[in-house]
Amino acid sequence: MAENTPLPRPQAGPITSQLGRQQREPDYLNGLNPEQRDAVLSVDGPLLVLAGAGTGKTRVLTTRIAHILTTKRAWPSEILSVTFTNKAAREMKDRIGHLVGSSVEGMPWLGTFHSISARILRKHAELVDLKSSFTILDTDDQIRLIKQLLEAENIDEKRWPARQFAGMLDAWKNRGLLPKDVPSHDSDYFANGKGGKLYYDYQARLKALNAADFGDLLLECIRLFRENPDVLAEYHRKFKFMLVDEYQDSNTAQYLWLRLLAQGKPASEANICVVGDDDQSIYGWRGAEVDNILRFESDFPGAKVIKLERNYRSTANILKAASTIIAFNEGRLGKTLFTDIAEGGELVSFTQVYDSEEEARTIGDEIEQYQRQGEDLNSMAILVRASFQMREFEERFITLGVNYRVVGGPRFYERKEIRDALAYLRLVAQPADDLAFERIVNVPKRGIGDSTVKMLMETARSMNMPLLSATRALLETEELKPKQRTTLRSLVAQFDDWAWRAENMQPYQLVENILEESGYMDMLNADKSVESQGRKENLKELSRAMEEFDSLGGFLEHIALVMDRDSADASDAVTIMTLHSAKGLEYNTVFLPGWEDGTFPSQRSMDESGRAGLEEERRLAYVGITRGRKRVRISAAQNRRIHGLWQSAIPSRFIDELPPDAVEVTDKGSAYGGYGYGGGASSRFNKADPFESVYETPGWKRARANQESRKGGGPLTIEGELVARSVDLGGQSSGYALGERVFHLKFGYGEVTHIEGNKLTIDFEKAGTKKVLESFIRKG
DNA sequence: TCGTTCGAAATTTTT
DNA sequence: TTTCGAACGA
Repeated sequence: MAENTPLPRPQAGPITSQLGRQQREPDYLNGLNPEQRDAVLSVDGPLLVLAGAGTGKTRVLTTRIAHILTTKRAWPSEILSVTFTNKAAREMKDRIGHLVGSSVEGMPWLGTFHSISARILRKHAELVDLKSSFTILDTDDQIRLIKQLLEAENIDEKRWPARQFAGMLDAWKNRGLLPKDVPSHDSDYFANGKGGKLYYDYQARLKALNAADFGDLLLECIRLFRENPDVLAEYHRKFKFMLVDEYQDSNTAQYLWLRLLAQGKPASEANICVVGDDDQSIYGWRGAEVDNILRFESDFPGAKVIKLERNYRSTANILKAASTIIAFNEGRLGKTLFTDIAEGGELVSFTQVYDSEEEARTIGDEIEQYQRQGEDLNSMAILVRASFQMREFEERFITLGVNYRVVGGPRFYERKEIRDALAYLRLVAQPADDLAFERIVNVPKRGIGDSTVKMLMETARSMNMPLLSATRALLETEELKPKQRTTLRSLVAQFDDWAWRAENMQPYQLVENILEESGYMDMLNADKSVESQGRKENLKELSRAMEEFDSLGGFLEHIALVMDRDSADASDAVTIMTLHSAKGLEYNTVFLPGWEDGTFPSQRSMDESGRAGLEEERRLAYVGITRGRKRVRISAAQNRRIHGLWQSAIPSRFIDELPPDAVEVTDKGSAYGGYGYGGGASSRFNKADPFESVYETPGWKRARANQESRKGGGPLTIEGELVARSVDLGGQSSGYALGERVFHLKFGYGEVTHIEGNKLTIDFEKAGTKKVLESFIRKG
């Protein structure tokens, strides 16, 4: 999707072979380079396409589909084409449409893993104990449900948070594990051995609610295929070709799912094509298994492997910086990007600033300067590691009056008001949706509090019926207090009315009626806070989005799986987003702030996943740099406020890994050097660095060896340069010795416990263990 | 039942 | 620093 720009793009790859062909080649092959062409034309048998950043991956995928279609090898409905995001799916649809003419009536099996699975499940729902109308729960519902289970089991929610269990569930499901498959040492951990039982209970509850969570969509689909070979065979016959995008991001469940669907033929003949880039695998923490892509050749013996390495996006300097950094990782399939684009180009810049505020100021100034030079704000982006870093930029842009847009954040359908509205709709469509019922019985406030809800739930449980039915039953008795009884009676009556109207009314009208009649709008109107205006607009947006749906059911399916963030507005604005959400995008100018050890690479990743975590962070750095077409500007702050505490920081170890000849270093922070320390108890640098000096890791040695053999360059000495500027300490050798007593202006006296270049770990008498730059201390 | 107040926690998030 | 959630009191 790097290849966002529409097709006519000058990809002037030399077309070496096939010139003497008799037939004129179809138009869609024009402008493909030999490797891309090979990947498009090799349609029979398994194929692995390793596509580096900006090498035309999406173009290959779409052209390949176009090729299959125009050569009549398959009908659109016989091609299974999977992506991870709706955005990617949509883009592929569009582009295929352009290639083969919009005559092709969509591609019914082009979509995300989840939406395709949901589609299959709805068809065979009864085989996995669901009704075809099952609801899809999102994380929010999931947590609610888990909380109820925890309460039922008398588990202290403080000690064993529902979130944590949700995470474990997610991990199990990502690994394709049904309740019976979870290894006991894994499940026993939670709540003193109750984890396994909770998983069983949770699944039982889902069935009772006629619901599936995201993980289930895949997991139940796998179960369906395994337990019903005839159903699986049906899909084997149906799908003549399979294509998978971003294969490096697939998790075990998705892998199993694909394997099952590919089993229609002997592995060596399977028409499966996967496209991916092991260097861009950044979702390991969400269960993605890079191994899947590394293993492809053994899974599908005789698979053809094509590497796309010609980059059409970035300047040579940017590519060099990216390639050099990523070479520090071990366990890669190994690709090297190269480019035809202008020799060199602007150097990648690295700037050190005093604190995050100055970082925002500096970047803001630069943006205004580029803007004056005629660049669109749309062509610039700020990519951060974590969303808390965004705030400062937003504030700065507001003061400057620079337009900006934040990508990410809570997605549209995750917003409170939208979820409330959806809960009403879900309950109308599915009276058994207890989670929806609980969500809205008292929203807006109707005087139905905990105790009433408890009573309803107990009745529901004892009579074994959904909450809404239980409410009806209770209304016939004298148990409810008069006030509550009146409110509930009218609420139930309203739902009957809405359910009736749902049959005779357009969904978008229905939602407007519901919001009005339920008092939700009144609630928002009465709320004078700034947000309520926005909420009302979001609800309008919701009803607008519903206009294209004729049935409530169809809309609910769509919203659960497909609806993503607000459509990008057309205005000119700088984009602020996380590195994760930047994957697949490109900008002329990319700012990469916050390159400080602990922030990026994130301390937590390293603590939790060790070296693998560090390598994933490095891939994130690679993704970040390769987003830039013309200009990449990296920066680091010496001081950053984290959770309200000022922390001193050291430039990211990735800075040391940049190639000196492609990078220009400026050090704004040196002017304030003496103040570059933080206060407060630092927990981030408390432990000794688990990775020793970067200069001793095998990765570094290997990368360095690679570099030297490639072009005979010298050792990397960026760190030396930095040191020279900020400290006036000539060489690399540290002026301090282990165990030496030192003094720090802020932290007081301490003892050196670890030395890493010019970074010292010091055990302070009062302030605890901290990592500081040598320039901030003197001999004690 | 609802509003206030205090305390703990704090990435990244395609679905 | 901020935000969210649970406990407490009217």
